[in-house]
Amino acid sequence: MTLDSRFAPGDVEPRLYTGWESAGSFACDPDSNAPPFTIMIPPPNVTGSLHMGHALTFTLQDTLVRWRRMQGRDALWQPGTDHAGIATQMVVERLLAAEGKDRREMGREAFLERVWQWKAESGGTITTQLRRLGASLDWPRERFTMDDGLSAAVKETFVTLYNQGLIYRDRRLVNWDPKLQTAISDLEVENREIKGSLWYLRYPIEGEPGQFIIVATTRPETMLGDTAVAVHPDHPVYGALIGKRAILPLVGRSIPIVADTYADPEKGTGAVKITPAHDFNDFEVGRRHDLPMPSVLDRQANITLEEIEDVLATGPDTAFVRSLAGQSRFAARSAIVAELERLELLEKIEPHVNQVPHGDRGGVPVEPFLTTQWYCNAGVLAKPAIEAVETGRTVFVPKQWENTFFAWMRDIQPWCISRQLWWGHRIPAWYGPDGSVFVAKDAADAAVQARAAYGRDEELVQDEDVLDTWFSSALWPFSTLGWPEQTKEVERYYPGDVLVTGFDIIFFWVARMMMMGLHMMGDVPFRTVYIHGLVRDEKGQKMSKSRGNVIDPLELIDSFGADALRFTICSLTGPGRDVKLGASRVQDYRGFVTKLWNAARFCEMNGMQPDPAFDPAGAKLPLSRWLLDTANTAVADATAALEVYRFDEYAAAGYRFVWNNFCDWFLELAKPLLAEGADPADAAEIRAVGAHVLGLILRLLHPSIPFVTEELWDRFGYGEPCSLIGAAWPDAVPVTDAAEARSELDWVIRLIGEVRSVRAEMNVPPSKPSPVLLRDARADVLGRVDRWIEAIRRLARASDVQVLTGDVPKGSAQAVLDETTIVLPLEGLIDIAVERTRLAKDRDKLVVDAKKMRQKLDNPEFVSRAKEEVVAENRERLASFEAEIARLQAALDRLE
RNA sequence: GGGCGGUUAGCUCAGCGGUAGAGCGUCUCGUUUACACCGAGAGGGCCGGCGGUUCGAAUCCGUCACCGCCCA
Repeated sequence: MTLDSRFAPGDVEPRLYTGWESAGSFACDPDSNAPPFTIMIPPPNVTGSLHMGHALTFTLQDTLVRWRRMQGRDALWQPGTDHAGIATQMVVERLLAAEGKDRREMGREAFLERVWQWKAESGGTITTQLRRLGASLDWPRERFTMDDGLSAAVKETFVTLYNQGLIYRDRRLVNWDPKLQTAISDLEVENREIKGSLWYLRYPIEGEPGQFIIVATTRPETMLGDTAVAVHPDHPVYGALIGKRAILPLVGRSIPIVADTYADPEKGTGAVKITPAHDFNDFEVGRRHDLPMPSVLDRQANITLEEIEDVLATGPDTAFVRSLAGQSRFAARSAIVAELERLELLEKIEPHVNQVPHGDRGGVPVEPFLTTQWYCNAGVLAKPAIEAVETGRTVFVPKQWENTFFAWMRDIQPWCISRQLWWGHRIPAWYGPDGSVFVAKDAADAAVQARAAYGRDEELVQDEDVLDTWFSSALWPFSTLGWPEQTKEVERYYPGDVLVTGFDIIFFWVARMMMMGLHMMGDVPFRTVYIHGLVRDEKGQKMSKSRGNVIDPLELIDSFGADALRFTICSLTGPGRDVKLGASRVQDYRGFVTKLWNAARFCEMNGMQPDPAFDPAGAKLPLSRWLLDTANTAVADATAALEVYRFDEYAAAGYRFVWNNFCDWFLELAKPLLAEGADPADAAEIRAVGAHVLGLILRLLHPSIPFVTEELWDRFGYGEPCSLIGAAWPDAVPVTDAAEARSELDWVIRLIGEVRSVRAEMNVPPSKPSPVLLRDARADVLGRVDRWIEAIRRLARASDVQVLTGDVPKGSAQAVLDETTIVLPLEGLIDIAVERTRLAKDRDKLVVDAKKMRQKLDNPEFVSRAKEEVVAENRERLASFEAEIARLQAALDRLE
């Protein structure tokens, strides 16, 4: 063997990953008797490449999967990608544009062929990158949201929900993205604060020359489509105008002045213009008052006059209005404001900050647009999902996210599921010549339905639109398992155990999977939803291309190794916190990987080799038993942390055990026992225990740092190559007299610590060893001194350790350890004044503590009301403080 | 406007009724059977402000301030 002096992740990672993958180590086994453990990957967009958010979520998932797999669960981590309708279509359209082509010229079929071709060439980027991270996904089961099986699931669901009346067509306002020219759902709209203006417009009162009603608006360009003015019924001034009519400027339409509580008397003038076709609130007002709803913007949000032609035809002077036709909404706004000002119909302009809805993909302001779209009745589907979370059938971790989930679900709006795109699941609906709709899984089914309806064959045309990408994502937890076929996998792996994802897609995805899972499968899709934070840069800023602070996880992997990145992520992932991450943090945690590597090298150099015959329960040496006992604690801590998704505590438990217990003390204290001339039986036991615990460490840490642990496992021969991934998660081992071993090692560690501390404070150079004398030592301490003499010499720079029988030599430094006073005769090396100050400082600190303690115990309220054990504990502590003060004082007195 | 989260050592964060902690950084010292991506030691905190509950509050309650998200 002989390990290299440095761990070389770049060489090791690809080799081990290939080894695992080709051995089928990531595969679940539907025929096994082991209890299943299922995690569904949040399918990344097929257009995606690995970013830090992926690195975070997939590291956590892989850690959980590897851990459960080692615990003997039949783990399924289901991979796949999402067809990402808009994103993918945009990518391919951009490619086409570079070739001077346009999808509309190509036609639907040719375009889709091109997208599939793109997918075949470039769609695998992210899955390749996930391998670099070490993600142990069950690759042969990889799915794509538009593959045949998943498409069948989509059709099945659509048809079922349609037949149940839960999917329907409706003509109402939708959020329209004029750039992408498609409807989008409420969730795809983000409000941005825009500094704009509030324009006050004068609308003349019909039949009362010189009288006006003044309306305030943020969108003057839509006034062409106004069909009323609304005022609050109790409005002090305008209330009197209710029932009268106003003349819409420029257009000349006569519009009613209606009473509606929507008009807020506190806002603007208390009168608002009503444009039912271009504002969600106005649409409702329009419905209440039965107003006409002419659209004056087209699909590209340019002015169109088609629907107000009837009014314009009779109008007096419409040249200006006609000049607006085809202009953009922004140009029209300026023109209309200028014209109104010219006509002295502009009262005033106030600066105004308003929330302008933008499409999250297209990035331009969306327009409310009156069209017919397909909707899903989310209100009905939400109820069982809400109940499932209320009753704990699905639990969110951290729990506070349940509130977010409830808030959205209890006020859920109809979900617009149709999109005017080409790339996606085409809506399985066909129209007859008279517009009748036939919803079916395929054209043949639709034809059968049509024949029954018409009594003859009629030509049917399929709906041009596709479904919202999230519709297929909502089915992911069961569609990937083969549903609607009743497969073994559906039977065995649904519902999943845990969904791991970010809070940003609770509404988009988690809520919808809950709704669809409960409705179509009759059960929740997962028992637990673990919500993690966002990855931010080192300063806590969100990573974005525009800020230029994006960190590429692949570069971090290249520089520091996948293990370092993964361990950093685990360490920084506390509950409900964002993860602030920069290269320097990863570099820091690489130190841990290196430390582990070097500890293993030391083990190797000292002949620690795995021995399957070794039984740790038979270990005799206190050092062995202490290490095994401490390892038990580490395993218990790590396991408990993973059970509750405390990745930070899991990482910390491993870090502490490896660095602070195994390296700092076990290996150091083992050195004398392994040295030449030491007892061969003792040395043999230490080697065996060391090898045993190193193997335990590798198993304990494998879920978060799989590569370095597997490499060491293989090199030491703990098992066959690439077998650590399948090794058993460590259990506690019985340790004889653990408490006694703990007490002894605790004493040795504190003794060495005290001596080191005194020497450092007294500036004694390490090159000058000193005798260590023990005064007032108990009998059992003498045995310890005997057993640990070599270690103390080595680690405390002691020339010798002896019991002090006579007086304390002149010029000694002293320290107190339990009932023992440690004496370091350092005449000439230390300054007595400094030593006096040091001892006095230690004493005074204890005096302050003891005083606080005494005050507490002197308080009758405390003694009578506090828990008995707390009182007892305080009494003991006070006693030990007082004893130590006395010893420090005695030490001080001896200095005189 | 409503809701959620945060405010603890220079930085990043644990702790969430009973002696204020870790990692990193800082300072001092140091190459000794692995590791300078190392070892030893030290310093560093009115636990955001103000009230309250309690024998006891970083921890529970109220309130305010600031920061960050989400929804209107």
